[in-house]
Amino acid sequence: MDEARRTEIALGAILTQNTAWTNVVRALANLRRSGLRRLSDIRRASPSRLERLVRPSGYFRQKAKKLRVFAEHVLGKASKLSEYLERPTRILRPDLLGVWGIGPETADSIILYAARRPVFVVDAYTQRIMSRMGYFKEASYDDARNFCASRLPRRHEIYNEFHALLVAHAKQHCRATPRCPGCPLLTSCRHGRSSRA
DNA sequence: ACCCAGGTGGCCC
DNA sequence: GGGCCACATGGG
Repeated sequence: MDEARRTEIALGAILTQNTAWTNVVRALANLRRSGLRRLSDIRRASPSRLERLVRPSGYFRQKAKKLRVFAEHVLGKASKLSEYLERPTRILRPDLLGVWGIGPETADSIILYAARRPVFVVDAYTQRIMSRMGYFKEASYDDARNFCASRLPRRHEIYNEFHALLVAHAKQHCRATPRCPGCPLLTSCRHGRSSRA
């Protein structure tokens, strides 16, 4: 995987925080069109320019800052992203978690998708599906992560596909049965809550 | 006119 | 350690 692709994946992981992917695509396209393809470009761009380019992905002031902080952090430790990602996962993960704007899901997404290491990514869909299907209830991020990781072959391709299947299943179910009262997976499902008329 | 989207940091107790 | 809130655009 080339440097540009890795960079786009890492930036996308940050930009997609609590945001629909279609909006992230616009922001990435803006960055690409404007020639900001490497972390060194991100680091050099003015804050207002960065904000304008990532605006379609929402939380644009926060995210512009997150991209800059990330770029500065990585380039402070390596000459380029690929080199930074070569470090062992046990070093890489805590290091990423220490960066402002990068939480557990974003860190794990970067490690799984950009570095291609077997680190299981837990997201809102994973938590919702697994807990509603009774595998665990309200587990912490790390508990849910360990639960899944310990039951799958330790390979990044497997983690990647499993995660994709969870997301696809959740979305498919939402489209297929909107507002189904007994739906165990549905986002808009409000078990035990009073529904507004 | 709502509700939602593959989170995170800050603050509070 | 958990609960609540701000952050913001685009689509249904």
